[in-house]
Amino acid sequence: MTAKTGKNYWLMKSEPDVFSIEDLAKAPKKTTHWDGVRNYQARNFMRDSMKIGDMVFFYHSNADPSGIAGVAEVVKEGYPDFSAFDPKDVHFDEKSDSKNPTWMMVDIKHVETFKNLLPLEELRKSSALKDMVLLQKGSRLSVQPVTAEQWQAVLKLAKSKLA
DNA sequence: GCCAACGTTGGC
DNA sequence: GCCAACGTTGGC
Repeated sequence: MTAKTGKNYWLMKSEPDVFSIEDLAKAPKKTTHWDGVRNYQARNFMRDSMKIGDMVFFYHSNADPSGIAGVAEVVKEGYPDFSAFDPKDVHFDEKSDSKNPTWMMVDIKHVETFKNLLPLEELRKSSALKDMVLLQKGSRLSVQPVTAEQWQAVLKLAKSKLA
């Protein structure tokens, strides 16, 4: 899906009750490792396609309201998700072998928090965004690609809300 | 809290 | 390899 040169764009979901964009902004070096993803498609994106410098929309799911909260960037490429090896971790996976890890993650760094969160409802109104993976019926992929056109359209929407 | 849609598991 | 049962996601 992303076998081209240049920057790629992504969207990553997090429940703000668990980890919000404010948490990311306050984290040491404004950076966190994106652990806990236990879905193969999302894993593949992090393992194979996300590159340093790629840009990420930080999406708040299960929130009031849900929507895009801001922007982050990839600062470390795919490496083993060590939370899978820790029996005390909620994301522990007994089937993941540390010598041949099943689950991978990346590190992302805070870039910007939108002044106003861009709610899902607004995104749905935009014809430029109708093909976004996020907006497809039944879509629940937690790490997903965003096209350059969609990226620009979202930024434009975010800016228009500043007034 | 409800529930539709999805991904995974496991019996056969 | 099918598919029912189950667990999870995530909007509302």
